[in-house]
Amino acid sequence: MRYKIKYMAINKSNIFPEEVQELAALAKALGHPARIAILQALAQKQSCICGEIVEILPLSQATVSQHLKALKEAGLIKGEVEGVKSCYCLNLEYLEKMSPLLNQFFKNILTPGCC
Amino acid sequence: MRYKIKYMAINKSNIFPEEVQELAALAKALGHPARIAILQALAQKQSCICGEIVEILPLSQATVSQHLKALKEAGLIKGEVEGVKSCYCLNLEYLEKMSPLLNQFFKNILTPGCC
DNA sequence: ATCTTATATCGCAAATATACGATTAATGTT
DNA sequence: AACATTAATCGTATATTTGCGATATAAGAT
Repeated sequence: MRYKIKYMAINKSNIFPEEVQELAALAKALGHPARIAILQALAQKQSCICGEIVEILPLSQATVSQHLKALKEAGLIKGEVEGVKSCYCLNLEYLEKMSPLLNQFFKNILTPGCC
Repeated sequence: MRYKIKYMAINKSNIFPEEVQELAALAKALGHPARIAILQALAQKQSCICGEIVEILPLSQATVSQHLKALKEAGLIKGEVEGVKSCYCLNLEYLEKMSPLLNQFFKNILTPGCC
């Protein structure tokens, strides 16, 4: 009978370069159809809609709320309470900062030379 | 004593529009620093490197292999065996197709009008 | 004050992702 | 044939994500 030393599933994300982490975090937030759809919905409506999103998406209120939270925590959207309702809108500052960075990432990657 | 009917965590991703799913799938693949770093490494080296990636990344061989598999299955990279070694490179077709789509997504979202 | 409405959060189940050691498979080398 | 090297895969532990019902909270309406 012998012991097995057990490794643990430590999160190693934070040992990558800051800029790499930033891109990955953005991508992660975009990495679910519901969240893409939420961003599109927020952009389409002129005003910042709230629970209307729940009606648009084929998901429960609880689940939509969760996705909104994820988007908010990642910085893609902002949210504020307006009476009973809760009003979300795109975080333009963040998105306008990150969009070119992501684009630059692809540009850098797609320079001829590879393969 | 009464039963609780238990809902199951069905994956609802596939009921979103095709184009939304496509973007989300791309983003999901990019949603980890290791995978961003792998793509950058593949782009930097002229030739398609293989196990060199393992040396660059602060992760075990098994883990890197797993990330490579994820990138391959998502279509971002291609891989082929070359003797003992295994050689990966960017899937330029896919990336050159998706980069503008992602860019367009941001453009659509960032049209003035919201909030 | 009670009732309704809107949304966040809790608690749970299930699925997926992350990480690695150990092993396997397949090729190259001696 | 035996050994070394490379990389995929298996098995496992743990963490995170996805999803929803139920509940809590807080504001508005009656």
